[in-house]
Amino acid sequence: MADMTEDIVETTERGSVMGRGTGGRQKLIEAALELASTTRSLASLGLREVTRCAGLAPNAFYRHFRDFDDLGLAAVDMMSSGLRSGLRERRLSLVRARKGPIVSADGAIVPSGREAIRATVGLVLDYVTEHPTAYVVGIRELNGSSPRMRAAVRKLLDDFARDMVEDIQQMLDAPMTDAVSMQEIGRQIIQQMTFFSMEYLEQPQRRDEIREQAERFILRMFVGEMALQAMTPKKKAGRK
Amino acid sequence: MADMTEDIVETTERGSVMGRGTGGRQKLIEAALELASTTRSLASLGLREVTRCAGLAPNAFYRHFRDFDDLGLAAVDMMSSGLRSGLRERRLSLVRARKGPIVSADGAIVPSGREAIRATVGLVLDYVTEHPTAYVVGIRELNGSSPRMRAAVRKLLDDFARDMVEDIQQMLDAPMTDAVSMQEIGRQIIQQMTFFSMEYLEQPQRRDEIREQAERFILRMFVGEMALQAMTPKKKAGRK
DNA sequence: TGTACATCAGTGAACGCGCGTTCACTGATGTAC
DNA sequence: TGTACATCAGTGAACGCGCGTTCACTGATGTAC
Repeated sequence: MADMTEDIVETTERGSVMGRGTGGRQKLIEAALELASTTRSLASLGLREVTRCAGLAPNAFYRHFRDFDDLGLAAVDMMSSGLRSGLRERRLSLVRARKGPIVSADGAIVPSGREAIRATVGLVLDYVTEHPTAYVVGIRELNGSSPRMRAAVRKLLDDFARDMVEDIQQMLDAPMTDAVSMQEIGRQIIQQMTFFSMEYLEQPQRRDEIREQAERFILRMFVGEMALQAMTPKKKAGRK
Repeated sequence: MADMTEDIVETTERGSVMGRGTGGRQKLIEAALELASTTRSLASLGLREVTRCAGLAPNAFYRHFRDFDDLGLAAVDMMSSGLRSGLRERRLSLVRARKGPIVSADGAIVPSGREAIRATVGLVLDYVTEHPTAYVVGIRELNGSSPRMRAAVRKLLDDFARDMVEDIQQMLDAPMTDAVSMQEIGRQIIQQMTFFSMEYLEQPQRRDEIREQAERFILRMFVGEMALQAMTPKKKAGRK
């Protein structure tokens, strides 16, 4: 682990066009994520512990961050831009590939709709397994001790949800339901995905089962919303 | 806060049939929950910090626990019996009060079914607000650092789900869907309730809205499952 | 092009403090005879 | 019923250690003239 960290760091330093400037900051964030994901929560890390893992003198910490909250927020910022655009990019290829309803007018599931859900779930879970450190720390801090941190992670999840809903809307010929409900459903799907993601990372032998559960969950949400719309059409006009 | 803790402790000591035996242990668990809920995760607490809050000498800790994991598990045990039976008890009065379908044969929501969901959600959220400390710590440790702790909290949530499903089945004339799916839905509802609960505690001014969101979520899950059953009846026989 | 200066990431030494843990002890309660 | 002993929660003093933080310093890079 220590070796790996040093390797990454050296690459970053040589590869970077800028001077030695951002090396230390990057190193500290990576060290903190590394330690937090394998050992504990960000709040329980020690300053000396992190700087040691990053290969710096203890007081170097103060060159880059005022305190640990500061480092945490910087880490979320880093994740935010990386994860969000990464996920979006992959999903765009999905959107381009297909266009059509998930559930037809009479309430039946269109096979290609089911396929789209399957592909989306796979995409998210694959992305999670490629960036386990960031995910684990993020999910942990979601209910963690620092209010600023929680707010930042929640905002990130909400952004994910917004992205997802936007992409779904583009895939559909006609809107499935009103915008407010769609946003609500999107948030709930993303929230549930945090549970699926953790299970997926922790129990590799159950991965197929978890994938299927996630797919069923999303299907249930969409079909349920459509059915609710069908039986109480007034509600749609009522809210908004 | 300190007063409250002392009050509880004194009551326990006087009320208990046993000698002074369990007083200290109880005090330590309560102090740890108190500190963890307002300040940080259990893992980041200090031994001296907890004993100080409990009004004991630092070394008294070792009389009751080997380490912090030990204390954490004991705390979950305590919550487990208390919360589970408390919730169950309240829900039983609901079950007794009504019996009937939530969604009728043609897929429409029975008004009294909607009312049952509303009552259940209210009951859970009320219970959460009455025991915020235990809930916050539990939810925090759900994705926390200690694997044993995570397992214990997850088991607790699964027990909640099992209880809930059992109660729902009793309220229904006929099973809504097969037992496996019902269990899956139950778990997902409980998981989603952790999010609703945290929001409910943190944002008192949005409580009505959160309540309604939770109700809609559950309704969507149930209606969605019924609709899925209706369009692919083979699935029911296929799984199990 | 060279020179002087500012900036900035990083260092080593030192500080006082609170930490987890140990030890031998106390005093109350429970138990055997 | 009394006596001797075991158990057990809790204490005070002491330990060595690692912690967060400060200080004055270095040496490389960027910038102005």
